[in-house]
Amino acid sequence: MSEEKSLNFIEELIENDLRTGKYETLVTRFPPEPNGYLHIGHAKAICLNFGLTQKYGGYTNLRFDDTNPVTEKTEYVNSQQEDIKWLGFNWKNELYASDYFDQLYAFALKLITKGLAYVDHSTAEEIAEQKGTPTAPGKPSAYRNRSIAENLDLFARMKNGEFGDGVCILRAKIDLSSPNMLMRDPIIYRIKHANHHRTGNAWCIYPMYDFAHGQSDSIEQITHSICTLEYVSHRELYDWFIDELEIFPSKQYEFARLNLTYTVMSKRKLMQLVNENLVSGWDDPRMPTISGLRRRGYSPESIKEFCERIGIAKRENLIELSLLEFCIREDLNKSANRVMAVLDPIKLVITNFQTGKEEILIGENNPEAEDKGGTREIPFSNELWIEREDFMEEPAKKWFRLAPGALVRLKHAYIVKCEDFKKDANGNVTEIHCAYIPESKSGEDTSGINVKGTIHWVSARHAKTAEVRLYDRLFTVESPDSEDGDFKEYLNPDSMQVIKQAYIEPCLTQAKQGLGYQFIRKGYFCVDKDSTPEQLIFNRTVGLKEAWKPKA
RNA sequence: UGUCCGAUAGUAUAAGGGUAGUACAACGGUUUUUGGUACCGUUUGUCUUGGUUCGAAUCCAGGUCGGACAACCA
Repeated sequence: MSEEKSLNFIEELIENDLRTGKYETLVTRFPPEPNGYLHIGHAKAICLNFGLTQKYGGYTNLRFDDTNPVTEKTEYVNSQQEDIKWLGFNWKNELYASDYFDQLYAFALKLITKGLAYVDHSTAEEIAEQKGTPTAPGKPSAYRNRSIAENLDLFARMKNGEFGDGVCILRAKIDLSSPNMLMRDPIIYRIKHANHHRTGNAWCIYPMYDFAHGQSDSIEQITHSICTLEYVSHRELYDWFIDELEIFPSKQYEFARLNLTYTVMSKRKLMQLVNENLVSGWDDPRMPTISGLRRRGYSPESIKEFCERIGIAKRENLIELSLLEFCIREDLNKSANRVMAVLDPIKLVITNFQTGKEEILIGENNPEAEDKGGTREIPFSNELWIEREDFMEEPAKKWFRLAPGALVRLKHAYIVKCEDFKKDANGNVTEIHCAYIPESKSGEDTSGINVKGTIHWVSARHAKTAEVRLYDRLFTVESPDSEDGDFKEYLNPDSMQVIKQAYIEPCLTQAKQGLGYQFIRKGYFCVDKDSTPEQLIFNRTVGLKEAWKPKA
């Protein structure tokens, strides 16, 4: 009996193609347009394309689909490469659609020569008008029957810069009554006198997506060109160009793009958040970008695991954020060292522990690790910071923490009993007084006392401080895309909470960027990229799963 | 109201004519020096109507619902 994981529909296709000998080597590609930062949806496509060739052999190219000079920048090329590498994938060839501009131009000439393309001087409005509607056929342009010679001449003059932007375009001559609007003489070249991030001013005509993508696939002998569902209707055109150009028959397959709850995924919307300063940048830890997730503390493994778990299918989907959070918790639970930090401090005084005395306690770093992650020294004294929420003057039902007369264990230290507390004029608790039980020392407890609750703490005298940033979902609704009105109306005003001065264990001043830490009982945190030794900054990656909530 | 794609628990994803399974979520329990982790358990599902068949989530037909497509964007 086989325990093999079942195949998704693309894997089935590929296994079949390989088995029947249709292809000997699998070749895929990841083809981003360098006009923004990559997000978790791209990660799904990256994992798919690279994962397939890792599994079945062959290779994957990275190809930048840079056919629109006005939106593309080298900054984006660089960030996209960095993100793919960070995820742990290596491309075989680094390619650019702009590498093929000469070849693509020759393809266009071939089409013209076959009488299958013409230069159209209609305006954009006229072309839209003539296009018809899904239920009514289109009408031919006045320029549709220009001679091959005239088209050749005009197209050469387009290339030579004799016309301004928008004066004319090159269209494929296909079928004006096709039920597929894309087949109604699609535009394949337009004039743009603009500087291209790689070809500079060498060209003033640029191919449209449909006249670049399939041909680029074909040039690279991509066997399986995998894209998202919105390109389904492009497939007919994709195949038409390959047929007419008589070039390598790459095949296009489509899968459903990723949607995640409580965020947006389109580059256009993410760019809006950046441009309108609603987030701090593409790598804001609240963004669903790969760089944002990285800064938030997500590991490449957790993202790949997530992509593995969501699967590949053709049905529209909206994945719950909780699955992504599960993936990073699962990873960090095994790898993150445990430390103590107090985010909302209140003073706890141990009345029977000598003032000025210091005791060094030993704590294991990670109970989940094979070797327990080693140990560290934790200073203890008579004045500690503990979490304000760990004390209740009038304890709720099933309250395991501190309350007048209650006993609780201080993690890695002693059991204490609350004997008294002080309040200010406003009735806020300002100080808690406890007695500690010397025989209850962690690891050598002979007190015989059992307590339900264990709380974290930091010695006030030894504590260091840090800024801590707590993040929550970026939007208040599951699917901002499908709500009425502007998606920005649904931004969560409390998506970031900054704690200017939290108290942390001394060892945390040595915290390394790129490593995850668990602040015991508070969640997983990482060092922010803006952190300095003078001003430490931690980001909360994700909270711990919370199983208990006090009942009102 | 055209063409195409899709529809299985709350969310995803399997079952390829023969026991509807898995994960996350939710809920309950055991363990625990993190109300974490681990472990155990529970709840919840084949869009609809017909047909073919001994037998249908699966094949066929009609319907319903959702999505994509009419940029000189990709």
